[in-house]
Amino acid sequence: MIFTEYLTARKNRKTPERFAILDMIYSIEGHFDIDSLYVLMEEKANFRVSRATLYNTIILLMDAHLVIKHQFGSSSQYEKCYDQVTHHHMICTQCGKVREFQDDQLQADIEGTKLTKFTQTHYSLYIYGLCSKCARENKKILINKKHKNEK
Amino acid sequence: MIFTEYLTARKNRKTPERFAILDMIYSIEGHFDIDSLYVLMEEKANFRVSRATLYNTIILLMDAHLVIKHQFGSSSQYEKCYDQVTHHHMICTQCGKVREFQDDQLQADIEGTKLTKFTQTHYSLYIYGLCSKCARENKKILINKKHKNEK
DNA sequence: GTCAGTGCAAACTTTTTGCAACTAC
DNA sequence: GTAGTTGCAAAAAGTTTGCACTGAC
Repeated sequence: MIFTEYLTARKNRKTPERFAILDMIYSIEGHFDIDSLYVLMEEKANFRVSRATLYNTIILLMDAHLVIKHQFGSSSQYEKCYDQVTHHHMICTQCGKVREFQDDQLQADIEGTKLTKFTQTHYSLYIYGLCSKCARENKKILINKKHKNEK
Repeated sequence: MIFTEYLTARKNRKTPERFAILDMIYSIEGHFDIDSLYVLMEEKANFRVSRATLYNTIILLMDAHLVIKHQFGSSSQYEKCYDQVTHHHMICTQCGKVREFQDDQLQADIEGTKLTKFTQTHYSLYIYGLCSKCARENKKILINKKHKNEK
């Protein structure tokens, strides 16, 4: 297992906490933040760890390329990334909802970009805009305003 | 001026603070965070504003598409974006340094992506990896370790 | 047995909020 | 005059840190 090898190589200890956290993370689909991971660990895995340990472990997992970090919204969001299909993110600037999508061509374009003096390991693409729901609501508000002004 | 029109359209007030902040931001090349903006406002523009006002105004400016927000590192980074050339970001995962680059083809590829139920307004591309300096240092450390082990 | 790793609480940083005072309209 | 804005200070939210204790090796 990659994490075991990683810990051995770095002469880090293989604590039960670390493996329990890794297991929990890999059972989660999609994004999560430290707080929801903390709650999940306790409720689903029945394993109490401190938040400090979660932060520590997450850093190791990012280093081992097993987890990636996103920073939309106020708190950092994390996501498993080993053996996952690369995806891109659409973020609604109004309601904050994040949707993922795949696009092999786009992925190839980005990964194929030649960079000087830089070795690419991974990337994040965030596309901002309005989801259909918010776009619809904006239109409604606009119409209401117009009516008001016309009175 | 766009900001004036924007404020008028939203029936917001045209306060001196707002214009002083906008001017300051447009005199800054590259990224800045709220704290350095706060210091700059006082030192360069000789204009005291509270942090709360900076946060409030930045939100307006983002809404007006005059400023965009990035979230690498611990504090949010902002950047003017009107009439600017779109660029992408290379972020070194070791030293945290951010470098910008341009790539018209890549930009066209991303902006041309067809999205369902989503209206794209702008995007951010962050490419993570190692800058040449950190890559060189890593190699050195590796060689040193090898020497030690061979002793 | 040793020292990396953990839990806890306190500290710290960044951002948000409530409220009184101010001012653009 | 009256809301929308501002400044201030307090609070909230997220993350880091110091220290004593624990347990992997």
